[in-house]
Amino acid sequence: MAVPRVRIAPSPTGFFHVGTGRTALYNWLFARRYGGVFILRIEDTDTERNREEWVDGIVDALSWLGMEPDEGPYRQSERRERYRSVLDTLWDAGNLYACDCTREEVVARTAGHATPGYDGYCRSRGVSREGHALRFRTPDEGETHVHDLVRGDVVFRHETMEDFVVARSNGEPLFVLANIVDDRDMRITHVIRGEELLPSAPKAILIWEALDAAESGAAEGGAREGGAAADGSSEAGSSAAGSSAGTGARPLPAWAHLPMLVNEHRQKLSKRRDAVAVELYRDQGFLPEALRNYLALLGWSPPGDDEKVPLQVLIDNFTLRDVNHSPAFFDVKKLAHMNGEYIRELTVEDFIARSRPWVDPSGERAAGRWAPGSVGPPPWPPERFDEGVFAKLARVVQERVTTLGEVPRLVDFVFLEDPPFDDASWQKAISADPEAAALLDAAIAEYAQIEWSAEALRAATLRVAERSGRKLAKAQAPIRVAVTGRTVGPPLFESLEVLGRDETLRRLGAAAHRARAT
RNA sequence: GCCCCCAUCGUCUAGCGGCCCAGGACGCCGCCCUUUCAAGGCGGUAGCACGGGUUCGAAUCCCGUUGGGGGCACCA
Repeated sequence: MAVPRVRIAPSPTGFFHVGTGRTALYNWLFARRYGGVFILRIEDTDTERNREEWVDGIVDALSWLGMEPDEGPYRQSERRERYRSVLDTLWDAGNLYACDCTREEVVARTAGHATPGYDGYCRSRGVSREGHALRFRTPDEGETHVHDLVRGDVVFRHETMEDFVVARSNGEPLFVLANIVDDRDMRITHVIRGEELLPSAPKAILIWEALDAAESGAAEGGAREGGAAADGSSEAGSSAAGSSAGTGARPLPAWAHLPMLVNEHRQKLSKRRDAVAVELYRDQGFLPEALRNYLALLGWSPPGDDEKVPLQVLIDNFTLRDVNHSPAFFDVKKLAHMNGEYIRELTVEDFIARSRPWVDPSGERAAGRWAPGSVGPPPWPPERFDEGVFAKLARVVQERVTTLGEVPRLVDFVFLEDPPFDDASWQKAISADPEAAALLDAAIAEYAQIEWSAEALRAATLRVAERSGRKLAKAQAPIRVAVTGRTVGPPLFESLEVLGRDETLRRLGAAAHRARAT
């Protein structure tokens, strides 16, 4: 059996889209499952929209998600000669013709037509090739079958297919052409991509077959249904015997069009209105293993009821035939829940290490670039951060966060000079409580003479509570706000222990003073 | 408008003719635990779009309807 070769072919026009991440993951899982090769190809033929920094972004995002390419990145921009020569071949074989129609002209001419698209006006006008767009002459009748591993056979009638453009007037190849030429040259066996590309598959097949005919010199009239690989019981089996080296007919790749990822309105995820950047999730503190796990389950599921699935289990069970057909909503809430599970599963040491970008302002990452919309670096000055102090709080913080980006807010009170007072909290626990100041005084008196430990603090606070006729929970509220600024946060006594007696007393005193003053 | 895809709880899904008066997970609600908040435990809420067939039997197969979505660029 030939080695499966799959590829992910993003174009560097922005942040790394979670949909691309899911597509990459399925390609990668497929490659790992069947001992195949995972290739990264940068589709940068559109020089106007492509930027080099986005190429780095693609490589980084893939690496962050744990999917290093086995080959690549290859770049289409480096293969211009090749596309030129393929265009020559197709032109010489009569598959192409030049067209000088403007968009307006075509629209005006086809106004009342039943079938839209280009009307073939230039087919026999003999327009010269130089300086003009090149169209592929599609057959007038018959049909092209796309054998799809996830959807089965999809049939396109040739009469509904227009003569599509394969090269711009400046000679640059267009997506359909460059994409399929690369798949052919790189011996791609399985094209696994988004469903939105399904309509372009028959065009790709037509070009592929034209190339088969042109390069072998004689067009055999054999079976012309694409994707023989699709009919075997083994989805990773190679289609033809595999020994079609050199030029001439080559086995078509098998196709697999994945369901799209949609937003809450069931529309394709859009870069403009939806949070789709993998970089954003990374910067908000989602763990790559959690995002990967979540993405894997969006459109496919392994046997059993477990949803938190080890990578190896994902690999061992992945099959394209089990991929769903319908679009999936990218649900951040569910992702967050899963991320929380992954965070809690970390050892404290790992949790501390991985929280570093969000808590250490002197760290490389914290000082660097963050994706727009992400939480960014911590709010305290570098000199006030102390990893030893953070480590003491790590255990209780770890089980309270769903993303690493939430960590700073739980520990900021220790690293900030004064508590980050929250108006609503102050109002609720202190302003609205007439006994708050007295209770804070009582706490100061008790705390001043005990041994400084969470256990002793708890006992002391219990004494304060009993004397004021309150339950512990009710008594700790003013203290918590006075010291941490908020009504919610990590367990109080552990927090106070870490803060230290002097600072705790100082904050308690300041709050009591302020409570009486207002 | 034309072409194509899709259709199980609000969401992600299991189900590939009888094991299903439909299972799991997220969310939501309640209870327990509890120094706040979480986490954890227990319980609950909610679904096979509709109509025809096929079959002894349909969530599962076929047709249609309706409803969603995608594609129709000298973007990818």
